[in-house]
Amino acid sequence: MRIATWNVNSIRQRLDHAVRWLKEAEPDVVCLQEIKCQDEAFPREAFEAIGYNVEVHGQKGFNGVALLSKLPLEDVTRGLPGDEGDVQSRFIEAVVSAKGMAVRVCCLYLPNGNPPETEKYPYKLGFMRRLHALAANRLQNEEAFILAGDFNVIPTTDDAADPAAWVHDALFLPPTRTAFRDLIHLGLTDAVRATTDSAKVYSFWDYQAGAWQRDLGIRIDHLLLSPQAADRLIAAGVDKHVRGWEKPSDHVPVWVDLSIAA
DNA sequence: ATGACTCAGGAACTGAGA
Repeated sequence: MRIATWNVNSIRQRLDHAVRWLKEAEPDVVCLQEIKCQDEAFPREAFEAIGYNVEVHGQKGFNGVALLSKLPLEDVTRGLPGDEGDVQSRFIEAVVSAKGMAVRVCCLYLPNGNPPETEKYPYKLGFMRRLHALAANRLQNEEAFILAGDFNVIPTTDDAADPAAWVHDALFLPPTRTAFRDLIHLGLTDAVRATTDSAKVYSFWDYQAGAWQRDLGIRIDHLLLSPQAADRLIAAGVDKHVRGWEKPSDHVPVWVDLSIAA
């Protein structure tokens, strides 16, 4: 079973890319972020036409997440628990099952947090605390689950081409990285890092200043596996070439293959 | 040295992104 995450930076602007990539990569489950539309504006028919079930948690103009799956999406919930006042659409999860093996797939779009001196940064750290609580709770069930999405976290200096450029940025500030480490230390596996020691594995390149052409990327899109999912990890990767397509998203798809018959 | 680009909303620009 292949499970992927991709921040598409507007699903309506990226529909052709999304369909092209789905046909090429053939993922079973896809977590989308920054769809930037309300539920009724999501182009669900285009995905249903190529065999995907669709669940959307949209928002006007900004944010928004969605799940695509060749398998039925069961037990769907929207919104990250822990803050009734959070109106931003940044979390959707569902369970997919294959041959008796169930995997809960949690699709998240973690807040950017910049500028750090504003209320945006505490909101980011609060979101990370809520995610930590969710993961700790889920781990007690000893079931396969995966946290997949745009975390807006550069975990280590190895995950940025130019780490010095990010030292004052909400994606790389010590409290951000500490919160990410605390999440990992619950017992989750960063799938890409578990399968490669290579430097220069990035998932985002800024549109500005020729960042793509100069390979000035950062790795901020992650797939974190529970122990029961990590036991089934076969491979993980980044579909970097998609960044070279015409009018691309600034993020590329990241995926894992788990040894679960789909 | 600085800015660099792309999106939504809504009709010229601003805010947001990272």
